[in-house]
Amino acid sequence: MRGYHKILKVFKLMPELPEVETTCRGLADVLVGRRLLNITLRRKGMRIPFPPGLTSSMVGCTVSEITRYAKYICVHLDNGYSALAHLGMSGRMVITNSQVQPGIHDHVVFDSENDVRIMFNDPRRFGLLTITKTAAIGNHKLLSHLGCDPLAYQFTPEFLSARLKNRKLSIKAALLDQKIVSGIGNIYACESLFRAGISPRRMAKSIGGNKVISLVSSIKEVLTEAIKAGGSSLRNYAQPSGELGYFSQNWQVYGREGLYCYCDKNGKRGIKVKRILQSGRSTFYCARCQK
DNA sequence: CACTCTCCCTGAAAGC
DNA sequence: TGCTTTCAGGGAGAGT
Repeated sequence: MRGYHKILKVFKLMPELPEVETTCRGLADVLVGRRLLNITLRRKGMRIPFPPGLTSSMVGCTVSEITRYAKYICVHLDNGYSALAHLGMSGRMVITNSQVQPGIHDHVVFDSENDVRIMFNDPRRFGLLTITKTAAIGNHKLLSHLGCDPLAYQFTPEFLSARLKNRKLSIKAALLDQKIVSGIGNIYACESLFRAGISPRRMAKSIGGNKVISLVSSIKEVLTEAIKAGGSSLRNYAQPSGELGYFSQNWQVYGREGLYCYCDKNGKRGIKVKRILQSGRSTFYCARCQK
């Protein structure tokens, strides 16, 4: 049971790919077509320093589009620049209005037309904000090495199979490797492997044939379902409270260490979810369901 | 090159 | 009760 309650708290904080996608859509709703009137940096930086010219490159510009690149939020402007934001572990984009004053963890405040105020809130400051030329966005240091987005059509069993070939690391570690596939976090790696019935301990190179087909569909399904669940709470975005409305989800294994797996109804067979450490990260799995 | 470990940070919960 | 310690996570970069 140790660690279980802790992790339940982490759920509410941790932005993974679906939360980033949901955040992008929420921001797009209020920012696209709007001019940025003022940006206040309330500290020198977060995980990395804010670059010189960050605010001057954005103020006065109109937001043309907001897209997601793996777990990065890309705010494209009409002057050929794009802001890149990463939410890290505890970041949120709080949508509110100019009546609301920033608090201690609101590191950047963006004010746009129609009295919209976005506050980049991040207690742990693992997030970041920087800016780059839109035309060269894929060449940016932070993005250039990233592998395929798991929701892109290019992410196929053939693609993943090729990337896993000859690799001796665990399949769990492989799913978290940004150079292989970019955007699957710890929760969705665990949940996808559970759904695919694959043990997280298996070597990456041993996942082939039907297993890799099942894994790719499981990843896409789990992420898509989570985005859908998040979409239903989108209307919460613009509420004065600024709450993002992180969706709650019935995780099958993540955070369920020591609890009966759902394959063991009523706990009659005593099959419990296990937690192990892989590359310094918690992995949750069911030894009966996942081979 | 392939892979693992360390570090950054804070707040919640455990430990005393 | 209250102070101190532990620990989680994403991802860059160091270390093996």
